Amino acid sequence: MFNIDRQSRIPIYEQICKKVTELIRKNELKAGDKLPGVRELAKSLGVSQNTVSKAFKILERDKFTYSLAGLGSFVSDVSTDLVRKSAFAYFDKTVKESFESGISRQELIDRIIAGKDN
Amino acid sequence: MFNIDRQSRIPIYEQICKKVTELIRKNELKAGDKLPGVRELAKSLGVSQNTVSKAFKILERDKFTYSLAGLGSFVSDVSTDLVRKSAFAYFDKTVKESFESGISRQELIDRIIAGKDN
Amino acid sequence: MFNIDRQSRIPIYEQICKKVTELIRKNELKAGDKLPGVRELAKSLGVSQNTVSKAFKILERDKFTYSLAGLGSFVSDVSTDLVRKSAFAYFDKTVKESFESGISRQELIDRIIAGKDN
Amino acid sequence: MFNIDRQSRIPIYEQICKKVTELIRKNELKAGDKLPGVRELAKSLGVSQNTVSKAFKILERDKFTYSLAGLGSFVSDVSTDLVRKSAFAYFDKTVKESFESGISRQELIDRIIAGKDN
DNA sequence: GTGGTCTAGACCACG
DNA sequence: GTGGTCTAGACCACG
Repeated sequence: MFNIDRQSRIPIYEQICKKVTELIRKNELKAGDKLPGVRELAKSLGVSQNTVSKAFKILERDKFTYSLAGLGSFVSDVSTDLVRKSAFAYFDKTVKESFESGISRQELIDRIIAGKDN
Repeated sequence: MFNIDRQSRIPIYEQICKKVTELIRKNELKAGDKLPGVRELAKSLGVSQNTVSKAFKILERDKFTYSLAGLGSFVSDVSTDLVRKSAFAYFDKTVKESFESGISRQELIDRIIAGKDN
Repeated sequence: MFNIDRQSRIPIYEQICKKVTELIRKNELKAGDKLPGVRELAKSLGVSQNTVSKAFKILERDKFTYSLAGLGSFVSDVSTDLVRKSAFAYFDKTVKESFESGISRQELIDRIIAGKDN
Repeated sequence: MFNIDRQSRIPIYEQICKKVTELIRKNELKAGDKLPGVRELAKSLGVSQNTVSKAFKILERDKFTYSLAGLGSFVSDVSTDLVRKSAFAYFDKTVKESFESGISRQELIDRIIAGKDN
């Protein structure tokens, strides 16, 4: 499904959360889709079930997924919306911090437009 | 000089780094200005000298400051530049992630302009 | 695993770094080998955990080792190479300083050959 | 006479010692030559007299200089010899460490010869 | 089990 | 005065 970086300073459970929301962003996981089982994913990633379980609980807590007893975790209807919302929130925060660094509104806009070439 | 949040999950030494770069951003600390001594700042923040010392070493390693033996730490000439550069790099990264979340260039620009009212 | 000299003016954490790279040089530690845990080594050397921790962070920063969350520090694949490279760099620097002291190329070569008997 | 690097982690007094022996190596200071006075050098370097004084005491202790009461410090007759001897000792030590890093005698010799082009 | 952070104190070298 | 090193303990997150 995806890989994790064991040498990273970012906790594995956090990497798993990020990867799942990334798949939702990229529409590779859609509302109603079933996530792999905890055992299965743990095995394929080579990590402990506890670690995957922790990631899944966070995803559920944050409403990206919901779980059905005995059936597993599923992508929620609001997940795509949540991804957009949190992306916007994160963007707003970064913009605000850029202002604090003395960067102007216009410079940021120029930066976005200039980025077209990348 | 500033406060730290003892409840935060962000390490104290990191908060100190952030606060110092913030003061540089806000031009409250200028190139050549002397930072408070390790002991002095530790006392005023109510933290251990080691913690302040760790923060100061990081600031020096990252070229925001330089130290003169027996005299203390001083804000470097390139500090303001560094602050801008790292802010731009951070902004670019956020923009890229926004694209990955399916947000368009135009939406981001609108967001920046809309933010005028904040 | 090894000993440290408490009388030395060389900081303990630096002695630990040196000893580890020495073991890598002597092939007693090979790529992929696990270093002892921080607590374990600290205990066996009779020093604080912090001191060992500091040494391990430097070794990791300098790419001699890498760490896996929850598992410990391991000798990196490039470690042997790094040891050689830094040894060569150090040698070159010494040669250059010898020239500055008015010693000739030939004298240095003679010195190396003469050293055979040591 | 020379400069010191205040931002260096090497103590100022040590830098002064090194600079003086460097001048002896380069024959810019010869046996019998008078070193500048402590006050004078301290002023020209912008450091404390104590610091210069400490350096001069070490140079005298190590026989690079001798002092005449009321007249100042002078380069000793054996200074050039000492410089050579300590350079050789330092070189031998580096060679030995290179061997410990698994570098062969021939590689070192090749290195010296190759260095001709630098 | 692993390492990361932190404290409160100490001692030291440098200037 | 300055920072650098170190201890002996603690608590925490991660796995």
